[in-house]
Amino acid sequence: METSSPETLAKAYEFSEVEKKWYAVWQADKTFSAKMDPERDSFSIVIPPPNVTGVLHVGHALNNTLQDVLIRYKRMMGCNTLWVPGTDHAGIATQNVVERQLATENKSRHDLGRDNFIERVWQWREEKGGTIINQLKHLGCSCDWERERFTMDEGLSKAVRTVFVRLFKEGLIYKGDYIVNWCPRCHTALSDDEVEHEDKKGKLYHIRYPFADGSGHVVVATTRPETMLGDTGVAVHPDDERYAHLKEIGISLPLTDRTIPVVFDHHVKREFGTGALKVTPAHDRDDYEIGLRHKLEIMKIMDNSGVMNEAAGPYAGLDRFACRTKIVADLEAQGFLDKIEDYDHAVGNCYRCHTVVEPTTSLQWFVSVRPLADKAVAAVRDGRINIHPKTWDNTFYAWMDNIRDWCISRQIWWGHQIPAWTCDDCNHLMVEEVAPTSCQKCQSKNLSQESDVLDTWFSSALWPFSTLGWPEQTEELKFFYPTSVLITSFDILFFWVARMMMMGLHFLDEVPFKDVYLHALVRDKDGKKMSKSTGNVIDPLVVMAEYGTDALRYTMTAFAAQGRDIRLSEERIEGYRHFINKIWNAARFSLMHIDACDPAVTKDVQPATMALAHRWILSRLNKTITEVHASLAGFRFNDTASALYQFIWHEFCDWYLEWIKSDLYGEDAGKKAEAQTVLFTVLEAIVKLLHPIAPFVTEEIWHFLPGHRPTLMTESFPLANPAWDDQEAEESAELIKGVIGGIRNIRSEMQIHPSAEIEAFAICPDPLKQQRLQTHAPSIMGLTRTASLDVQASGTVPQGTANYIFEDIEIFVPLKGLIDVEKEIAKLNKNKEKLEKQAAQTKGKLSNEKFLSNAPDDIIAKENGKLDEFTLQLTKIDETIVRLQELA
RNA sequence: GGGCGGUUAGCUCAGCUGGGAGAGCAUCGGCCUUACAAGCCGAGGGUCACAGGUUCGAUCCCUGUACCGCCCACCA
Repeated sequence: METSSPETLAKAYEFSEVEKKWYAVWQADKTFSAKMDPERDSFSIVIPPPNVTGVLHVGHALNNTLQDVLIRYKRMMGCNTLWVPGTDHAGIATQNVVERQLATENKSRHDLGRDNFIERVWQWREEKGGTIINQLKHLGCSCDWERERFTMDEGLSKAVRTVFVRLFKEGLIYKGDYIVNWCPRCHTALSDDEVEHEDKKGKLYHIRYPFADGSGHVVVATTRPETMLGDTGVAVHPDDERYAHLKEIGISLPLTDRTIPVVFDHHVKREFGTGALKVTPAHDRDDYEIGLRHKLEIMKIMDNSGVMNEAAGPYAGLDRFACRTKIVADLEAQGFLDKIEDYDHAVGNCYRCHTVVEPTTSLQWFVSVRPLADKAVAAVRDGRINIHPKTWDNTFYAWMDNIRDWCISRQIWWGHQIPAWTCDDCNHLMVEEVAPTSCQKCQSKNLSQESDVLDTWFSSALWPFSTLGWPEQTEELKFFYPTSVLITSFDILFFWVARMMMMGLHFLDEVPFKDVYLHALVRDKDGKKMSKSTGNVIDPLVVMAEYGTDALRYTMTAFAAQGRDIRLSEERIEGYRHFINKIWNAARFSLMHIDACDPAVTKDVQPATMALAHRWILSRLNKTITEVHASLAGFRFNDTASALYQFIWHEFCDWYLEWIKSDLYGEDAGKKAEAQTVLFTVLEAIVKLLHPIAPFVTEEIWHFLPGHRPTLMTESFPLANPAWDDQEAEESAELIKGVIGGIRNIRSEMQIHPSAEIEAFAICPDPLKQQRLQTHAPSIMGLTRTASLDVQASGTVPQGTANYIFEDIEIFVPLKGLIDVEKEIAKLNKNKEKLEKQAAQTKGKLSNEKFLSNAPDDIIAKENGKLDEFTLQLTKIDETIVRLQELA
């Protein structure tokens, strides 16, 4: 198919068509499909399933790029790789979307009824649920799409039921009337971590509660005065002498005809306010617990929508906030209001709709998490699971220590309906995987299933094994579980990651993943969270369209430094687009010269006999390969990206390609063949090394390489070859690059036109260096447009030259015209100042006895070398200054 | 109230286990040198937040301070 000749490489990389073309080919050829070859290692990742309602945002882009980098790398390393894709049914979010859709038709879900509504959600999912999956494909993700799962699909639902029933029978799931976080808008309970606390400016109301015998009053403070209607007690500290006498008297609750008791509880802080606390067990978590301890009545005063109920007496029917206003007015009017203060405090909001959450008692299902959490903690402690970066360990432990039972029931329709049935006749509760047909106790056929559904996180907690077929003992499960690594954002460490650990350890007796890599949150360039309302969102889809997918992926990888938020800026993305284009052009140039190159020959590169440029680039390539492996193993993605960037642009392009041009364009067939061979070898290695980060441009280039096979995706990833390490070549190359830098500097400073030919001289006292320079003089001349280069061990500097000092080598270029003596002297003086400073510093160290006796020998030798060099350079500078002054 | 992270060039950030401060962008000067002007060559720019301590030696380790950010928490 690739009959194209190298000449057909366009002048600039056109990503759009290339991306479409190769993704389609990869999919058609099933190169993403997992294979279970027992001879090879497995490497598996389960995707953090995006919400089915989701649209790809920059966080997804980061998360999935990193996963794809690892998957592609491991695939090329010969592993059986599996990346399981899928989406989450996202209970509340999805229900909201469909309800909004219904609202446009002036309908509510109640108009449809439960079954029809759920039908409607599935229909929505059918039509719109594939959006984010297609966007992941656009991003180049090499997921095994044949194994795409959905948390509500049949297999996963079965896993959910199995887990629920087993936990129930083990006594780890229970149903009870407890205080929960209630969203009055979503009409559902929320788990603790679905509540977001936000600091708000509020008021602290101080209310006088009269003693029942009329002998006085106590002042209590509250931020929610309407809850006083549900007060069933006042609590004070047991050791608080101020209130000891109230034990027998009681409190007459304002605006009501009730008398409530005073209880004594250690929870009360004596120093806060007056040391008296109003207790509303039905609408406050602490109060609830105080109430339990003292057997106080639980009096609910609001309904599920946050509207006051009959228990609120005359206030019934008022919204909770309207009621607050009225209560305050009434208290004021009747003289019960002591004072109102401004008060900043945290208010809990529903994480979905941001409605203020109302703590309230309600009949809910809970998981006893303590025994499960202990297993997860143990796995992290003993290293069966490694969290990266490690700094999260402590946060993880702290959270797990304080974990409370997990409220798993939600009063919505979209989700896994709880597999529990109650007998309408005898009230017997049955929890079963398969719906029972009659009551196990009284044989009645009148059974009602629990109407609540499970928290979405309940099903995603099973994701690493439910997607592999559990509870069936599938081949996949045996082969790919535990998965290799989980890559996700730290903000769902507790929502999701911890719960996967608990469930995996409990049900499979094995960790769900060996490594957890937590990446940062992507923020805007000012460090603000991206949000649609502030308009600071960088849309990855727009970025891909404008800069190309590879540029986006490279940016994400380069930014993925551990332990820090990412501030994304468009300028950086643009920079990486330039890099992708640079690669393209380097390949374009290379392919103009290596089309005749026989790949069979190039497999066995023997650098030992080759010219310096080749030995040098191969040695540098080797170091780069080593760093790529090491950094990926340590999840240092940014280091991988920068090592490749540095090598490709600043070593391969800037130096190597320029260096070998003379051979490629020259007459010497031997030299030319050698250059072609190495150029091919390095270019091939580069496209392979880059492929995990930038899959599209590399695949495209690959297909222009001689002898290429069908896809780069399954080529073997480069390994370091110790035979290519060449210290001598690296030293020589550094020397030559330094001298070239010197000559170029003179050219630039003296404003010699780049095309003008010059002559150059060098005085180099070190015999080894001198020999190297003489050997490689042609290279230096070629790269600096110098007609001649004369290297001497010593000698006098002719008049009328500009000079430059590199290490112990003095380089000078005779100038035809006059040089600007003043300018030259100024430049030298500046240089001299710097050197003197450095020399003084080094001298100081070397005259310090303690340094000499304590520092390791190699450091001392290094300092001595430095001092020699500084001294020599200073001498030369002084000589030059004198010479210039004579000239003036 | 606890816990965590940050403070390095004008901007955005690297800097792994302590041994002469780096990148990208931006800036200045010179180049359309037949891979690339999305480029090439050269240059300038930093008391590594502050104060102590450990060490022969600290951007790096320890203590404290100041700002900035995040997370957790039942002071009504």
